[in-house]
Amino acid sequence: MDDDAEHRLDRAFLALADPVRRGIIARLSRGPATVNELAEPTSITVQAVSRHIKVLEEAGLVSRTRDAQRRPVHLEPGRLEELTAWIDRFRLIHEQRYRNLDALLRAAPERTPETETGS
Amino acid sequence: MDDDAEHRLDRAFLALADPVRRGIIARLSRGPATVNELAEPTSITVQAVSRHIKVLEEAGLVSRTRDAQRRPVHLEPGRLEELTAWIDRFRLIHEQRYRNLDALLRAAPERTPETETGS
DNA sequence: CCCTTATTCAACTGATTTGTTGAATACGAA
DNA sequence: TTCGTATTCAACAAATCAGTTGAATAAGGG
Repeated sequence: MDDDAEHRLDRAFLALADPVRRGIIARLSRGPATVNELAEPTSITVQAVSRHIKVLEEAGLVSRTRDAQRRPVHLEPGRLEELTAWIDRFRLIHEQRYRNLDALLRAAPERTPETETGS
Repeated sequence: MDDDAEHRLDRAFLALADPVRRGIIARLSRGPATVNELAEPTSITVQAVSRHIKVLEEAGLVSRTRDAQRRPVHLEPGRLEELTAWIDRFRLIHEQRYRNLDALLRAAPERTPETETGS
């Protein structure tokens, strides 16, 4: 994995490490919304929400279009998919390792401490 | 989702937002390792790695056991699974929404601007 | 007990983050 | 143009983070 991909993961995971930004992602999964619409249900200012959106945008998790003076924000599901791919890769390696270990113990149990005490 | 669950997601996503910590997760997917083993291939001090492990532990992504004076670190796949569950939930809501929208456009295309210019 | 190894804690620094307020910019309506 | 709405930029303060070095703790081996 090159530095660019690493940096992209940095920004994407960091972007999700905030409840306000995860709330924005959750809202956008139901469809596009403007900055003001996203700020309305929260207790923070519109400016703060605008900066949260900037973080999400630089992480590649959302994009913005232009509609008169509004800038609707859209979810970009591709980046979310990259994150689950990263996580699942190592989750499955780990799972496979334990499956192999389990099979090994099952096939030749006579030398393992666990089976000695268990007999 | 309660505050505890939110805070847990905060810490877990933040823990993954660092290339050193992701490297540790990748290494641990192949099996447990000690702090020194984890620090050896990196260019940072053992103390810094120890603190990274603490972050991962507080995020619930790894756990530590005791083996004489060593403290082997183990991957905890359950928390990784929670993260993919969170991401996939909204990724699939979004995907479903676009499937529905697409079906709607296909069923009644006569009033939509796109199909008017497209004909 | 003394020595070595493994690990963690404490204090400090520089960089980054998150929120605020106030000012600036972009666009459309009247 | 003038006004109003939507959004962003700039500057600031408080908090957090990631690294360092140096000291402390824990556990075995001689």
